[in-house]
Amino acid sequence: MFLKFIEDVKRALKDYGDEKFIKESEHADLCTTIAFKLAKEMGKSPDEVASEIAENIEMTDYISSVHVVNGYVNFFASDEFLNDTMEVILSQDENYGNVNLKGEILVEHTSANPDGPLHIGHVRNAVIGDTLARILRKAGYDVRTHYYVNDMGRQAAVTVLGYELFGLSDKKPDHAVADSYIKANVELEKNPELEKKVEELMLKYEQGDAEIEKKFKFVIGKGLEGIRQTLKRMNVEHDEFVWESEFVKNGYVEKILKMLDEKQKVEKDGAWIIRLEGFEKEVVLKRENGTTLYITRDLAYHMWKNEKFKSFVNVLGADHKLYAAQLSKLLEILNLKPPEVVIFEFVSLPEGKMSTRKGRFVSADELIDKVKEEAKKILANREMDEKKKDEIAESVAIAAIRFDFVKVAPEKHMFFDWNQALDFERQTASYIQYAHARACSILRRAVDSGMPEIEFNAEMCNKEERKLVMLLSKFPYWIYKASKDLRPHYIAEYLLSVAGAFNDFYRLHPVLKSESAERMHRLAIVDATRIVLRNGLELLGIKPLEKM
RNA sequence: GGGCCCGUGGCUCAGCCAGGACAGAGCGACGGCCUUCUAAGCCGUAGAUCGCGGGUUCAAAUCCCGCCGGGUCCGCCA
Repeated sequence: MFLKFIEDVKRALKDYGDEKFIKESEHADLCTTIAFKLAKEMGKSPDEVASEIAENIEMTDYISSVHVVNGYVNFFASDEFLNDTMEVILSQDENYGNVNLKGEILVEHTSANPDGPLHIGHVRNAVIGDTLARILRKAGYDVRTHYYVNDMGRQAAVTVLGYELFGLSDKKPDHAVADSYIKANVELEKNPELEKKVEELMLKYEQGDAEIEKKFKFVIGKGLEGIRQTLKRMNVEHDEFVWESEFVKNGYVEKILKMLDEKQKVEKDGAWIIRLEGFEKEVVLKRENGTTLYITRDLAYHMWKNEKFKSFVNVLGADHKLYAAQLSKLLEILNLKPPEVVIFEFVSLPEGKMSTRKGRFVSADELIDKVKEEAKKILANREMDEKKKDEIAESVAIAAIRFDFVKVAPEKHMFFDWNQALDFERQTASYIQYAHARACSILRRAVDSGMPEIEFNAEMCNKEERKLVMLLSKFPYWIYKASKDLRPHYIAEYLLSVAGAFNDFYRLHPVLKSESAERMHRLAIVDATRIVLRNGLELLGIKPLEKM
């Protein structure tokens, strides 16, 4: 709805309606700073210019008034806008937020090597990717999500070697795989002869040796099985798990090599090497022993993506930046569309960078379990059966973790700290969940008291109510922005502000105790807030609890 | 060494892309609020040379240049 208000303001400003200068403001519902820009060339003061612009404004239904202050032209939304906003929210209900963007998008995210459990760095990837997918879907896109399974290459071979040497314990499968993988790496350092064994595994797998293939599928499958359990627990959904070996089997890798060979100078003395303009580092497509590299298979995967999708997004860690640039460059050479890349910075531990290989990481499972335990402490003396408590604690824990990761801009480096992760005083997700539960509680009581009727009336709005409804009108606007910029943390910030505004309203204006018309009016606001918070939390993959 | 990212109260962050009205939150600190719709909440107080130095501009946390600090990449790894 807010997008419509922006349109109205643009129309009202006519020639001065340049979107670049129209901004949100604490002093008005919208303002334009265009007078500052024009003042100089017109040889007048910003205030004079702003006044002239204001005088020539063509009022529209959604604008109630226009004021000039210090060179700003301030716009205020009309009661009609508020009424329409509320009507849209209440009637669209679970669909509120859709901004009718069209098209198909593939989001590839997480894609962690199945050589061990997801650690908190992967969690950041999964949370950003999954939230992004949800936001894009909400915006109207037809979204598919992929997890690209690295079952080839050296890491995978070492994983299989670990299994051959040490077997798998009966731990959760991804943790069992990690144990053997870590041991195999230690073994490799001690005994470089084993390197030959790794190479042999890689070679045989790529050549399609049936016996070896069974082993790869089994071990990688085990790792993936554990990872999928964790993802499910975190509400992270993937439509497909695409195994990279598929692209060797279906001939796409062969095709990509041929195409590159035709388009580009490929050095083939031994390994296949391409030198790319603008890149210091060359790209190796094939090893001397004939096996392909990750980038070769990934190029094939992206050729496949090009065939199936109009646009695709990859969520990648910052360490993949150079890699992603080279991949895109190669795709461009082949006249294929490169992916849009969302880069997120590292999550590091006090003791440094995480490494599955070295066994230095905090696993997602451990994090969830510990946060859940903390949440249970808060619930300890509530009157509630144990099963319900467990359910709420699980949900609150997932919410806290997802929110903690999603609220930070992706380019920000994060330092993981147990004290912070377990401190519920600073868990802003539960703050939002709590506001939602409160709204639900009021509505529940309204129904119980036999007076559930709701009817919004903009004329009755006090300051806090008006502010809240204006904020609610911005939900689709933020979904639009987050979709365009591929920045999911906008939604986290937005929901925080809605919860805050709702708390202000809650404190000052009793709902159930007020008289008929006012009661119905406020109940409508509570219901609309509930809808926005619920839809918003679902975007973040957080379960909107009705009681907590 | 070169490329990219980050640097905002004691701590964690938003704001930076499209420069404008007093730099916003949360945690922590201090002082308050549960016979009133869920206190996982709310109110108040203290706390900021927006890393440093230049520049552009009527106006810079925001744009440009240089520097400093942190991270990361520069594998026939993924």
